[in-house]
Amino acid sequence: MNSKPFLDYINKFIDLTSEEEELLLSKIVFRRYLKNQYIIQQGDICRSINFIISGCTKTFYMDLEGQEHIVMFSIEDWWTSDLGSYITQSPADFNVQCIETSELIQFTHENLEDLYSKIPKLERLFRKIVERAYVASQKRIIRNFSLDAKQRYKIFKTTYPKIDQRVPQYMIASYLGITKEFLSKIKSQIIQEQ
Amino acid sequence: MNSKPFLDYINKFIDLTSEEEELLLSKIVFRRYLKNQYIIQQGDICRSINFIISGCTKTFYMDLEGQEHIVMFSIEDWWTSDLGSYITQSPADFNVQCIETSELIQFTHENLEDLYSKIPKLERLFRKIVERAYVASQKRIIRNFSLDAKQRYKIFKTTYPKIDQRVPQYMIASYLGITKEFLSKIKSQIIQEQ
DNA sequence: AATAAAAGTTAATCTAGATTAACTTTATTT
DNA sequence: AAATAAAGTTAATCTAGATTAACTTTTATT
Repeated sequence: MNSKPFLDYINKFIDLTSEEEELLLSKIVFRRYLKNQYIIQQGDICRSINFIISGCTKTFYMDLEGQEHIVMFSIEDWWTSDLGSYITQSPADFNVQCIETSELIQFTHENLEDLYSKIPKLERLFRKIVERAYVASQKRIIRNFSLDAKQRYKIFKTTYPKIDQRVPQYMIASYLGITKEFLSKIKSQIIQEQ
Repeated sequence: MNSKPFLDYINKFIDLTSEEEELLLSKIVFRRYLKNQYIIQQGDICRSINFIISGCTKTFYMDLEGQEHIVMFSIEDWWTSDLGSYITQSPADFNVQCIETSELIQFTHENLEDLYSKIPKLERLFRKIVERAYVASQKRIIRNFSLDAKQRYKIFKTTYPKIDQRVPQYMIASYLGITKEFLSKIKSQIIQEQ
């Protein structure tokens, strides 16, 4: 598998020497998951964080009534994991499942801790990545409270046009916190508005 | 003002030499804000991240109808800022206002960038802090979708008993994404359940 | 190509929580 | 201590979005 997309991504945040790049690549594992396969299951301990080379995943919580609540979608050049489980090595709250067959780069907890000590710049990399993810998460909370479902869907479509096209509608409804029936209604309203 | 609570907090994450501690303290500013005073205003560029020595703040978004949506409360031993504005030095989406008179330690963007280069361990500190905040934020999104308002309030009360006691009820309603009238109803239902 | 399963649509009915409004209690200010 | 403002309560009515159910379209399987 090809590590170029990953190195290109890293280079947007930090500069690595070629020795550092080599060390980094020696500590990762490439792995391919098939469509519908689980990368992480609720209750298991999340052993790795995963950078997506190709494919698409959903991270979701299955509630006591068996309902799926999608926290995020991840595609090329983004990460997927249950970060809470990963950092504390405790049981995962979330499932991560492939929506498409996906190629990943995996960092085990041990390997990443080791890398942090050998390449302190990686602390900076992950600090910056998580900062951005946190900011996006806070903004999403506010949007969920201050906007109605139609406005949220419109923002979703313009912010993540690729995901909107690749992912089944009932999953987008789950991500937006509404039912598939209501999203269907919203979509027909939006069409009539034009 | 007393820097001990701050150093104690830092030491939970990383070990600093006494020279590093000294350098760190040389780059911070102590500041006192009165009750109701704004630390950050929506639209301004957020110049500092703030560690709370004493007091309580709310971070909120004011929507187009003039409604306040509270993203978070912060008390002693926690941080407050508009992180999105801070990291990109672009206009803030949120306001941060004191609910009580508050004593803060402030890191300006310049000073913190300087500290990161001189004490790389601080990258680790802030990576870990933001990781935790991000995990909590993701879990909150899921709770907002999978639980009703009464369950959310019960979790809030047990997770943040100190905040529940210190903060006016209408602000807690805003944090939970419901009206003050509905929170009032929930509270009387909870009393009758016992 | 036929069949079954998965995904999406439409419409009727229902409900958690919003809105409005009148009221009571608690803090502040003078 | 009185006056005023801020915070909290209660109840009636309303609405965004849920639920249920029957249906259509698309995709996968034999």
